[in-house]
Amino acid sequence: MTVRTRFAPSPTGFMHLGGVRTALYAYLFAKQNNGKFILRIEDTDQERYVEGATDVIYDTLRACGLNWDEGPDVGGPVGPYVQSERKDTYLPYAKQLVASGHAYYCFCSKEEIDTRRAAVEAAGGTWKYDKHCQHLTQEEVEAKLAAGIPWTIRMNAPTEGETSYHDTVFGDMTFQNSEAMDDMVLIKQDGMPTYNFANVIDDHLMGITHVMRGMEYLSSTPRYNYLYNALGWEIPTYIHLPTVMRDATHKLSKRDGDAYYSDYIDKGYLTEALVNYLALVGWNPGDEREFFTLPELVEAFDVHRLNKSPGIFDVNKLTWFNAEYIRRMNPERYLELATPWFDKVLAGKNIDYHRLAELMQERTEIFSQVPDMVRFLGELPDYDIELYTHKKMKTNPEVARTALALCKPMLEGIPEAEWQETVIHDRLMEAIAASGMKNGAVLWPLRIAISGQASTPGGAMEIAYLLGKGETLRRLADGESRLANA
RNA sequence: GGCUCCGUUGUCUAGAGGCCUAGGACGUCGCCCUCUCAAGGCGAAAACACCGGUUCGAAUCCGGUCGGAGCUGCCA
Repeated sequence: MTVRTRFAPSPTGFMHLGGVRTALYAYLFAKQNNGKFILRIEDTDQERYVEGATDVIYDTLRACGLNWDEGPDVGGPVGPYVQSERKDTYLPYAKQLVASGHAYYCFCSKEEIDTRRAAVEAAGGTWKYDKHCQHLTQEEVEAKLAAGIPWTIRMNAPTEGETSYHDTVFGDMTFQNSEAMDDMVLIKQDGMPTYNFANVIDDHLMGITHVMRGMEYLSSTPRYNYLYNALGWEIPTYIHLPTVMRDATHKLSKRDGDAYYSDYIDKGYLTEALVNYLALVGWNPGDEREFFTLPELVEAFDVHRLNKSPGIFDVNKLTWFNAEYIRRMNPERYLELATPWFDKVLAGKNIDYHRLAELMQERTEIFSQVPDMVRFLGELPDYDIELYTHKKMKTNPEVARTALALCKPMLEGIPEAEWQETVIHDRLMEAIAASGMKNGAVLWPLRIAISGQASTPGGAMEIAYLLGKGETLRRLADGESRLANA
C-alpha cells in the first residue's frame, strides 16, 4: 500500500505555524515511505473566503520545500483538489446516508435551533441537536423539499454504545457515543458540505492512508469513524499532533503577531531555521542532533517519537537556530541577504558592504536587527561624553583627549589611497606603542568618537576603514570639540 | 458543566522499574579571551505538579487531587 498523506488547510490568507508544522510532518512521513504528499484546499466556508489566500499557502509550502505531489495547481488523478470545485461530489454520499438511515434531512432554521438551545442551556443542560427532524416521514420530507424550505442534512448519530479507535500518538481512545456523537450537519443550507463531512469523503476518495492533523480533532474522530463505517469505507490511520502554543495557556495567535509564517519571515528569520526549529517542537530524533536539512528530516523523522504534550513555541530557541544558520551560511549569501537591510540606513553612503557583511555575519541573529546595528555608519549619533569613561579600559574624557590627539595626526598622515585596515592597524599600534599608553585607553576613545556608541560590530580600526578617511577625521574632530566643551 | 487529552529545570526535550548523585539544547548567571559588542572556551544555578499505593527498589506502574489545554458551531 502506498502511503498517501495530505495537508488540507483552509485559505484564510495566512499560514499558521502550527499548520506549517503539520504540513511538514505529513510531508516527512509520506516521503520517508516513498509515498505521496497531497495538498487539498478546504474552502467550504464561503463566508471566510479570502482573495489570494491559496497563493499564500502555495508560496509558504514551496518556500519550506514541502512540494506536493498532487494538488490544485499540479493536478493529479483524484482531483479537483479544491473542495469548492468538488461541491457536487458530496451530496450523493449524503443522500446515500439518508437512504441507509445514517442521516436525515433537517428543516430547522438557525433561529429555531438557537431558541431551543437557549432554553436547554438556561435550564442548565448541555445542548445537542434534538433530532427534531429525524422523525419526519418521507412524505413530510418530500413536501417540505417541494415547498422549497431550506434544508440541511444531518448525521443520525447513535445515542448508545461506544466507539474506540487507535491513534498513533495518543494510543487507544474510547468514547461513549452518547457523549461524543451528535447529529452534526453534513450538508449546509448553501449546499456546501461541512468540514466534518467533506474531510471524510475527500480523504477516502483521495486514498489518504494516514491522517495527520491537530489533536483538537481527537474527540470528533468517533463521528468521522461512524461516517466511514456507514459508507463501508476503511478507516485511515490517525496521527494526531499536539498543539503548538505561545505559552502554557494560549495558542499562537494572530493578535500577538506571532502566529504566522510571514510574521517571522518579515522579521528576517530564515525559512530553513524556522522549519528546522518547528520540526523539533513535538518531536525529537532520539539522539542529540539538532540541525537538520529537509532531506535529513525525511530520514530521521519517526511518528513514534512524536510527543503528546503541547509544545510552547520558544522564539529564543528559534532565534538561536536562526543565528546559527546565518553563521554557517557562506559569506556571499549573507551579503546578498543583508544588503537590503544595509540599504535601509546606508543607501548612498559608499560603505564597503563586503567588509561590513564579514563583520556582521556572526553578529546577526535575525536580519531585522541589522539596520539598528549599522545605522551609526551612515550618521554619527548624538552621544554623551560619558561614553568616553570606561573603567576597565582606563579611560575618561581626560584620557580621551590625549588619545584622540594621538590618533588624529597619525590618521591624517595615511594617504587616501592607502586607507586600508592593515595600514590603519599597523600605524595605530605603532603610535600607541610609542606613546606608552594602553591599547584600550586609545582605541576605546577612538571608537567612541567615530561611532558614537558603546558597542559596535567591529573595533575602531574596522570602523575607521568602513567610514573612510574623510568621515573618520570629521568624526574625530567632532569628538574633540565635544570633549573640549565639556 | 460534560467528555477527551496533557503534566521532567523559565522553554524544547532524553528517560519505557534499578544504568538517574535525572542527560542534552536554548535562555540566564559567572570567569577567560578581547579596543566595545558578538563569536569562541570554561564553569554554575535550574526540573520529575501533589498525595497515596504496588515493589526489595518508581520520574517510569496504579488510584486520587490539583493545574493546563481541546471539543461541546450550518468554523476548520
